Amino acid sequence: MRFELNFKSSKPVYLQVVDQVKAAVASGAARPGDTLPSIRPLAEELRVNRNTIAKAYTELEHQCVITTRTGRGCFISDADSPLHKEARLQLVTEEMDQAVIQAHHLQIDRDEFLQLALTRFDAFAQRRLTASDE
Amino acid sequence: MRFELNFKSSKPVYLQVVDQVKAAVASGAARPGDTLPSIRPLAEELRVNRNTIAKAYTELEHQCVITTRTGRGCFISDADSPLHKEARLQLVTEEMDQAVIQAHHLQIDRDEFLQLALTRFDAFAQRRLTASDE
Amino acid sequence: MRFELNFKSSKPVYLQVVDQVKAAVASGAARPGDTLPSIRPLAEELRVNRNTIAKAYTELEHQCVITTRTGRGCFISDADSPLHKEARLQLVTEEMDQAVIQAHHLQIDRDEFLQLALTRFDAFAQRRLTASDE
Amino acid sequence: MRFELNFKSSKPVYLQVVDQVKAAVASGAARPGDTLPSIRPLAEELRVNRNTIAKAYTELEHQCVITTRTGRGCFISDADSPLHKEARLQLVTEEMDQAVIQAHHLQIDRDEFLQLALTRFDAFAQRRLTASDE
DNA sequence: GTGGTCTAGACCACC
DNA sequence: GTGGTCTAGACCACG
Repeated sequence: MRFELNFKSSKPVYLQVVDQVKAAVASGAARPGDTLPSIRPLAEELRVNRNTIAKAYTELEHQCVITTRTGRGCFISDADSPLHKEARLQLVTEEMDQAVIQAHHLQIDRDEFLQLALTRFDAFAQRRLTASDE
Repeated sequence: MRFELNFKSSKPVYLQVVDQVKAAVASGAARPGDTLPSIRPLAEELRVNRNTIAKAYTELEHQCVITTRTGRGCFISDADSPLHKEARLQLVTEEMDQAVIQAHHLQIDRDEFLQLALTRFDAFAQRRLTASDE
Repeated sequence: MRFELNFKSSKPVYLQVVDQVKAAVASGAARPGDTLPSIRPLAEELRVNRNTIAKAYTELEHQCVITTRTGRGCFISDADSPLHKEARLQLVTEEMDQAVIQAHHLQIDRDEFLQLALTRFDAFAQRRLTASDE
Repeated sequence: MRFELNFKSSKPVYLQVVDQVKAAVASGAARPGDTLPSIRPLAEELRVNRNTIAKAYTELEHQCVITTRTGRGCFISDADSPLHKEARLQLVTEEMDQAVIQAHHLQIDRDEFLQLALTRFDAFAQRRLTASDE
């Protein structure tokens, strides 16, 4: 699993790690049961402090993306997201609203926006399919 | 000009303001010479501290997006030219991809996702319409 | 709000703080909208590091017990627990099972156990009522 | 003797074992001279590392609850006498209060709580029965 | 070896 | 003033 950090971003490093793990899971690149890199080596590789990675992993556990077993390591959770549909839709809605705001400010019209939603969704699904063929 | 703030985002409020002004300029929705809302009323409307808006405007001036003339107000600079449609789409695409990742991670299917794109876009358009009637 | 820490307990200090805030909310001693002690003074008062309190507050926010607004402070959430009933019952079940295990090992029989559940629940409700009369 | 472990508790696994043995002794369910399960099979049954069980037994020996005779096994010491009923109820009450706090915090009402106490108690009794049939 | 907790102290962003 | 992030390094518990 490869991580790319941008230390100049306003997004905290630990959240960048969180998002990249979630993206890996979402895309199928990381599968349930897979072990994540252990904290210390990963911290060294990314040139950040151990606590920063630990914080990212804690956050991921809160979000039920991974499970950690002390002394054993951290693993991708196998359970489907335990959140109810309503709660899950709420989370996606928050992201979607960011895109909507951006679209309106940039004068992207309704048709273009829907077209974009469609193509990006499918492009991602395609990448996911490819990953699972490996 | 309408602003949409998300207080729980990791992106600081003042940067959300900066980005939304820049997006308006990039799209041509805000034109050189247009005046921005003055600090105090805007801060009140958005329920944030005046310093937060002041900081956003300072940042925008540093980036040469606006010019402030003390005692007169803040204006869009002449320098910038609206981005081509392609460049604007690229910016929205980045936001859309975040929503796509979230959707896949939360097992939202294609139809639900497109439905969401549609409803949130229209909901926002509706809110703008209502606001402009006031 | 008073905190009592036991540094010899195997329960981490930050979790003791979490539990005591939750108990205060549950009992009605802390009400929605109330502000929690700020991190630095509380850390000083309890003779622990600022990070320890910060960790406790982060955990409480994850559990939707409090909301924190950077630069303003931490507040008891006003929303009802957003968890669905099923999820909430699950959490109580985990605690109940601890009591059940203890009861079986200690040879407490069914009637005694149910009697205990009843009296402790009512005793707590009573304390809560008293608190809200203040 | 049956053990019930909760891997997500903040209480370490080895202490859960310690407490459950002590509870059995306190109630008289385990009597002086009784042999405890040997380490390897128990570790296997509970899916934990042998060291974890060994640590629990070491701790129990330090507390003079058991005596280990190398090559023969571990036995309940003669020293302890079962606690009076009142003392045992006190121990269960502590656990019950945790469940009560959780229930109030999660807005579980009186009837639901008592129902839960009943079903979990019986579910546990049932599991014990089934296990002893094996 | 693994992850978890805690400290001490720095710097930043927001109000 | 507030909370948020990050570092450096300590000690513990678990496997």
